[in-house]
Amino acid sequence: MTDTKTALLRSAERAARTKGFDGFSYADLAADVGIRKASIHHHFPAKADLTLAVMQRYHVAFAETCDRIDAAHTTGGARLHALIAAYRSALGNGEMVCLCVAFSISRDHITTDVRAAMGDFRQMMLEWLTATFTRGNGDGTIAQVADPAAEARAALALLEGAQLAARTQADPTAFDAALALMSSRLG
Amino acid sequence: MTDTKTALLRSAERAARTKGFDGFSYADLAADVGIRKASIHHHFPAKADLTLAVMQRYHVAFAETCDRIDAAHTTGGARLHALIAAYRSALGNGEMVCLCVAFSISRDHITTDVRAAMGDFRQMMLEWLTATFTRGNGDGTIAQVADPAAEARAALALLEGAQLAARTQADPTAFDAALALMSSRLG
DNA sequence: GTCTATACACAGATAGAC
DNA sequence: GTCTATCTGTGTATAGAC
Repeated sequence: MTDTKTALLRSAERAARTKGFDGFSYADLAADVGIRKASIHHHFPAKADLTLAVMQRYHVAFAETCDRIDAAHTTGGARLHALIAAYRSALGNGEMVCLCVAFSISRDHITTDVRAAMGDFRQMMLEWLTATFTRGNGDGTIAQVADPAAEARAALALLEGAQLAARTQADPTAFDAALALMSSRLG
Repeated sequence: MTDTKTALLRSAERAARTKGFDGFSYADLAADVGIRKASIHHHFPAKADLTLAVMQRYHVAFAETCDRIDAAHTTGGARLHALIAAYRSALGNGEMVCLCVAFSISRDHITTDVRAAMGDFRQMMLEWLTATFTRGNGDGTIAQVADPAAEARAALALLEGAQLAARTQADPTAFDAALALMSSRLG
């Protein structure tokens, strides 16, 4: 993979998370990366190819983030706290959201491949969250866990909704405000 | 307001909530309503005018929904349950989201007026939710309420995030799954 | 109030030179 | 691998007839 290809993926991810799938063009990427837009087609023949590659790269990167969290923290509470921090830092200054959130709005304009990749990503997150709530319930570091799978579904919706709130208000502290109750349950 | 204008507003709202602000065009509306796209400019000179009108109409309609809920239910728990049902039914078959959610992704492409209207809408919802959690805490119909304002912020994020989940999976029951924990707190 | 016709910008994409 | 040049479709918006 050449530097140009990586630069394109990075630029496309940022653009998608800032402006949505429909909100960025090859012209934007070309200006950002410093090549002509025709050259992008050499690396990604169609925008659908680029979009799928961005999603896959994002999935791998986030899986690594989860692995790093698991390696760095042992209790469920500490792991969940670290995940919340990861979503928080992904906000930037309140202008970005998770790739899944950005794509779900443009759902009808993206290909089946990308939709499937979005489903895979969410499934991975739900499984990680379920395991983390189960662990936090066992070690007593997450309060009031009755149903870990239900907690996981609610937590993912809360994390994504909090990102939306921060973006809508262009204020990352709106994320913190939405997560305050959840955070207060972590020991 | 003529029938055509109302039809345009209705069509535009549905399109925005289904495909996002960047995802529908005057051509789409024209085909849906049954006039030519040039005729739309007679009612809404620019797309920004149409978008603002859709947002304002939505705000008024949702405020009326909240009023109807307050008139029909006395306890905090029953009112919150009714609001959850309202968000649930707004999903359609999993293809639509709340207008705020749909617009927040396209935030950089919409005008200042519309952004301000989005902020007004969210503020109204937060105030209604805070009052409802306060009431539910007082009458004992919502369990474990420590901070009504914090509950309101978390609940709004959860509702919006649950809509995203349902849309991503094209399955309205994903909304129910994300709200299950919250619903179990209502007496 | 709606139409046809059109202007203008920009989208994604391709051909072919270098 | 990148470029210039170009194609085709579509977007918003306008002019002027009916």
